[in-house]
Amino acid sequence: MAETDKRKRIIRAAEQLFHARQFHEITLDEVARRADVGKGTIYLYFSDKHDLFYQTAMAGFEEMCGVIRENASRRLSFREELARATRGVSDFFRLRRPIFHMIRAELKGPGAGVHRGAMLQRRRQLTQLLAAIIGRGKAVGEVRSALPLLVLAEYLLGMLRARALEMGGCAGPGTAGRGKGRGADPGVVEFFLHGAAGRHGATARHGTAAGARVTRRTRNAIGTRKK
Amino acid sequence: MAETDKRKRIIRAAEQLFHARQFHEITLDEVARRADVGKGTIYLYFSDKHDLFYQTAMAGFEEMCGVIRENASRRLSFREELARATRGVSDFFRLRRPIFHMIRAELKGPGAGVHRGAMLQRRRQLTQLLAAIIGRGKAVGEVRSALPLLVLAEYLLGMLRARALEMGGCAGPGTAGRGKGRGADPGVVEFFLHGAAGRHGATARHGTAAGARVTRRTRNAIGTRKK
Amino acid sequence: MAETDKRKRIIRAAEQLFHARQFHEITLDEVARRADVGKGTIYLYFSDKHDLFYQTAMAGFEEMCGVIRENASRRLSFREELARATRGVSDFFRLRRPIFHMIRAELKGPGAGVHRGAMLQRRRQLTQLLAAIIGRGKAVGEVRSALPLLVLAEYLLGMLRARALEMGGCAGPGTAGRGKGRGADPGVVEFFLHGAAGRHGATARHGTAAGARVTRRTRNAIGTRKK
Amino acid sequence: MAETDKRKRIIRAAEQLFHARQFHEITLDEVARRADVGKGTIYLYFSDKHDLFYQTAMAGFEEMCGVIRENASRRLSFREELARATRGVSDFFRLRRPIFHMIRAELKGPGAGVHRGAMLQRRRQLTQLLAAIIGRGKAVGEVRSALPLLVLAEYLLGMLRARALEMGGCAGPGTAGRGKGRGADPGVVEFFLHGAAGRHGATARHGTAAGARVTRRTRNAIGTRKK
DNA sequence: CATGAATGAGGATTCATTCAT
DNA sequence: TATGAATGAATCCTCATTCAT
Repeated sequence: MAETDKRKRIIRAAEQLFHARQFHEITLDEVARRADVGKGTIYLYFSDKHDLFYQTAMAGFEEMCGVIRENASRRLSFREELARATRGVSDFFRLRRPIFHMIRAELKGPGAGVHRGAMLQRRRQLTQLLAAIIGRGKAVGEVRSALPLLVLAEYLLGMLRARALEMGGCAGPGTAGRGKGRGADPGVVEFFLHGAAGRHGATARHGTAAGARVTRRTRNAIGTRKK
Repeated sequence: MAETDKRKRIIRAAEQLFHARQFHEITLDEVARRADVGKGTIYLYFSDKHDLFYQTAMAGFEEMCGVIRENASRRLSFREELARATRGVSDFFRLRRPIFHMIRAELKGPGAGVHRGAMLQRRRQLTQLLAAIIGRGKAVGEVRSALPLLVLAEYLLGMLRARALEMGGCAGPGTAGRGKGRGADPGVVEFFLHGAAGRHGATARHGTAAGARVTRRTRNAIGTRKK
Repeated sequence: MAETDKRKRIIRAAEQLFHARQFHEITLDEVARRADVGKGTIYLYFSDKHDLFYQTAMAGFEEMCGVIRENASRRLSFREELARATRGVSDFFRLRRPIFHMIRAELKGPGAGVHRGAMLQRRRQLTQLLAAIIGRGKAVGEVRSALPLLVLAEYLLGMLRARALEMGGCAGPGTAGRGKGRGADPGVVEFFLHGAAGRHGATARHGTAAGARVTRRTRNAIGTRKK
Repeated sequence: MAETDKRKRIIRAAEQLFHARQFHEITLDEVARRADVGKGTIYLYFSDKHDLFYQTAMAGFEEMCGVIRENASRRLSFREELARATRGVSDFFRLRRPIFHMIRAELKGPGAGVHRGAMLQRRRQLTQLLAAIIGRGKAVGEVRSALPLLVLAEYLLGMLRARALEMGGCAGPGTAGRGKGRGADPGVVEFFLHGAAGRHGATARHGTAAGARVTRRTRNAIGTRKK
């Protein structure tokens, strides 16, 4: 227990520090100080500075995938499942943003050679989790795009990433969605499903009516298209 | 001019090196060597290592915005303009990927304090360029989403980023689009406009027919929806 | 006894590790692991890392001196006693080589300050043991050099050291001597007694005949000498 | 020049420090301080701490071999050449003792992997230089031992090493030899040639008579031997 | 007695930056 | 202007030593 305790303290410290600075700008002295452990202690649990950040990233990532999987096990409607997964990812992007910077950074440097594979695999894991959900949407006819599921999943992730990181988590009016409030709003899901040509957003409600209207207008729009 | 030449050589070297490694993993020795310039020379044109990479990022960014603006000046249809902007951004993401990593990195570190403002402003510039294009789409009725234009622009950027960086520029089947092949495929634009619920992608061709089919199917799909 | 057992295990481990690496390149972790003892246990028997290696060296040294003394107590001919001592030292140099490196190292570093005196004394002990044997040779007329006995002893040690350490224990042809084979060959003794000008070595056998032949040839050689 | 100057200052500093302490006990900070250069400067001329000490050792070694070779080129009598080589080696062992400790140390650790080969080769070079001289002695009949030349050379080196290092350069009475006084005395050469059974040392004269007497006595001695 | 987790002083090494030429 | 040798602050990592169990 004591060991695990220190290990966790170190990981938490690393993650916290990663909020404000980058891998190379963080010293292990700082990590040790913030974790309130001796400098050498870090090397009892991690082989390396890289290893520390790698494991920190992995831990967070795994946690996020866990959240999504958890929801997948319950029998929810496609929409609901997609919304929850979306919210889960979004929360992670926002609250544990450093982890994703770590992952991105880790995938670059050559020092990541050892970890690179594992990291890519994890990322693919996430994509596949989302792809599976979208696949269900296809099965029930709510997703009709002929694009590969993985591509759709990547697009969704890209949007979530944009929402959480570029926009600082505020998607403008209409974000608040409904009750829960803390996570991703339905806007993303709606947009993901019906695109910019669909009518949704500030006034977004989901439901058959809205969906229907979207498509009708869409047809018109296409009709108007020149080239 | 000889000076400007060296300056450019240095910037190019920095950008190239940034392809494979991160800011802190690149030494000015390397930059100087690759630029075929004395190490001290760097300090004649840049006040700092940070400054060098900041200016490098800015130069690339500016170039990209230029491409988009250029197309904006010609009178093109909304679709065409969106497609071109999309392609421009996509090419940049792919071919000059390092620049975007640089920007992201630069926005983090504390050393960026001075530049931070300028960078954020540039980024906003890009978003606004895209937002303007999307705004035109709204004007002509092809965009109906109630989401703020800037949000839509961010979503689009997020998707492009995902396509270029996560998927290595290959969006899977359907990517090949038409002849040119090198840039963004219509898939993104189509997806951006009609979402996952629309039918497009692998079999996507643009033109009225394809569009019509998309919407028809979509309506059916909506009809089948349970909740 | 259990304690003494651990003490010995630790010493043995230290000696073994010293075969391949140097004092500073050996960690107490390794020693503990190899001795199958807890790291802290080392500090129950030794005050220090230096102390551990000092005591290890001493133990080996003492052992070697013991071998020589043992032979000294029996009444043997000068030649035989010299041969045995020589073999004893040689075996030690070869089989327990690390000990001698330890001693040498120990005599240098400043940390050895405390032990230095004791070590020098031990070394002198060995030299004196050999000097005593050589002294007997002088008494029986087999040694005629006017050089001090201690100097002769040092020369002999130097040669043995060279043989064991520099030449990896193989003195080239003539080494095989007789049956036992493992220890010092007569070559050294012969060389020690008659020098390079004497005929011995490859064809050396001990016994009167060989000896006689050696000297006969030697005489001739001297006759031929120019200057 | 300036470069070479710094390089030499660093090497000299390293060698000096090596007089009193061992490789691992010397910090590069010290070396830099004593050489009066910046710490980083060391890395301009040496790739490594190991490399620094390796090159330092090599430089000294090479210098010594140079001295011996120099004498070899002049046409000297065997005796004289042997005496000079002996003196050269002896001086080096005494005055630049650290170098030999460095070499020995270097030949042990696994870090020497790269240098090990080169060092062994150098050592062999020295041995062969001496072996060549002894070979000349054989040619002129002054050396009759059937031991391989390299073995004889090693023995000689062993004795010189013993004299210089163990005995602190004082071989007791008779050391002063002749005029020059500073280097090795003829005692070693005499002993090397005629062994302990020969009459030499304090009263050593070399010449036919002494040599002859030695061998005669030797024969007697052998006759007296028991076993 | 025995242990090994925890510690932090200490050292090799890197690299942005300066400055004499 | 242009250069690159020189510098030393800064950082990762090791390992002897301690001490709570």
